[in-house]
Amino acid sequence: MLDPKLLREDPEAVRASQRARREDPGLVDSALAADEARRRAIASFDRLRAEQKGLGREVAKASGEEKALLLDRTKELAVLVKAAGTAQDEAAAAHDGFMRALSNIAEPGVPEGGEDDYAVLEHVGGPPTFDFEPLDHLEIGQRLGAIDTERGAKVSGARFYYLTGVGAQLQLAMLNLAMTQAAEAGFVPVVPPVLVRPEAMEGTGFLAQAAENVYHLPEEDLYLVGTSEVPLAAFHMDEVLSGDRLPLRYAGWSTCFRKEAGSYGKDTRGILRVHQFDKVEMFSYVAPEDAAAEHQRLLDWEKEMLAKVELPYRVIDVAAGDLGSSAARKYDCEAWVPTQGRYRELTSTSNCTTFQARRLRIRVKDDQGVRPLATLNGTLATTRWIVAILENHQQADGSVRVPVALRPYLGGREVLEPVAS
RNA sequence: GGAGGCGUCGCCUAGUCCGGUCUAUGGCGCCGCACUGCUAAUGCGGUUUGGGGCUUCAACCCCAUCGAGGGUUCAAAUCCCUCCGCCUCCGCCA
Repeated sequence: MLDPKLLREDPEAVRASQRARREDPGLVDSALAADEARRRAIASFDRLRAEQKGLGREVAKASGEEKALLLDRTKELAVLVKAAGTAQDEAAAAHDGFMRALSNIAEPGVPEGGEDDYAVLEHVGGPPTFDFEPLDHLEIGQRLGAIDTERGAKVSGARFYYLTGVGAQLQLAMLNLAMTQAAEAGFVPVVPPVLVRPEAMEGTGFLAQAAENVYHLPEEDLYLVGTSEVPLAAFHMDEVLSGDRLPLRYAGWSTCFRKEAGSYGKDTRGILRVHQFDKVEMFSYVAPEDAAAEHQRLLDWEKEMLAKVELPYRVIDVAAGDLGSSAARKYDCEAWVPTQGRYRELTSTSNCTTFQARRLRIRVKDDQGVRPLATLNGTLATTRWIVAILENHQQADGSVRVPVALRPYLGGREVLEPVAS
């Protein structure tokens, strides 16, 4: 949620951001009007309530005829107070509705426009050249005995899979490498719950824009998280953190669940787009003024991890219209996928500034008082990385070279060899 | 799943049975000031969070906040209902 004060003081900045995001700038005026109405309702309620309290004290002290008289007056007043209270609640709810509909302000410099309007910031490494016809990740995975999508479909349906043998080991190795890197960088390792309450889902903003991608258990009213960002952000929900604890950094390892609604027919082959995958996610709580710098650090940690698995990739600055409602800026690292001849997202890091913290009521207490802090998140490794690793490191004989940094996590293995089927 | 107990402004705690000077008690911790050669001790003051008013800022004033939300009442920490959480016992079971 945006800061109502900021909206009041600089509505033009919010309008400009709404336009850059291709969202309705008219919301700004509705929100401002609702804010004004809310404040009027509050003032009116407070005045009546003060009067009622004053009378109440007199009633307590009085007795007999005097008391009866006072009671008559206070009964009338009670009706007015009740009405004013209702008016206040309604005005606040209306205001809240508009405030929640407003997206975060895009950081200056974010490219305007939609999905295809990203800016490429840099390329790291070049696409590999093969003196043979490269296979796609599923083909390789099947030869290695690493990926089984047929049985995944048999048991659970489309977009489910089994990782078997070296596939399972490769995933564990990669996620372990990520957790180790994060822990060395000072992140607190976390294995969070993957079923969360509506509050947590709602507070992180996933019930608004991404609702159709979220699994829900109606009987318990619990949601399966699509990323550990949700439980990591909600970890400090309703807390006031002491300033000297910041920055607070957590690295969450969790399974993630996504319905992938609206992606029918897209990326149906292999494990590029699946309903369930594992991920190591970085999450930072920092002072608002440190958010942009932390965002760069998260990006650097992602690049460090990509370098360890020796993948060619590019970094893009995601356009305003593709940010999602809580991010002020988002950088994606996209790895080269040889058989697709294009770059695919492997990591995504978002600076949510104080937007998410305001919804979750997470604040910092320091010499500047009590105020919402900034939250940021970034991917460190996911199941999808296996796609890029298998394809980029494949060799003519169908084997796959193991990146040096991963070898200690795979028992020193340098090559993954095909198995007899 | 069944039965019972509990939840108070950082921590502990009084208050809840029997609604009204509760405008929430006391202690600890913390902050400020005083005293002191320094430390300790002592004394005085302050110390939830959110919102509104006023305002250059600060100070100040007002409203809400006793796990959350509803209800009863002129009036709710206190009575009633629902929910959440914690604890104890019983049952069942990976």
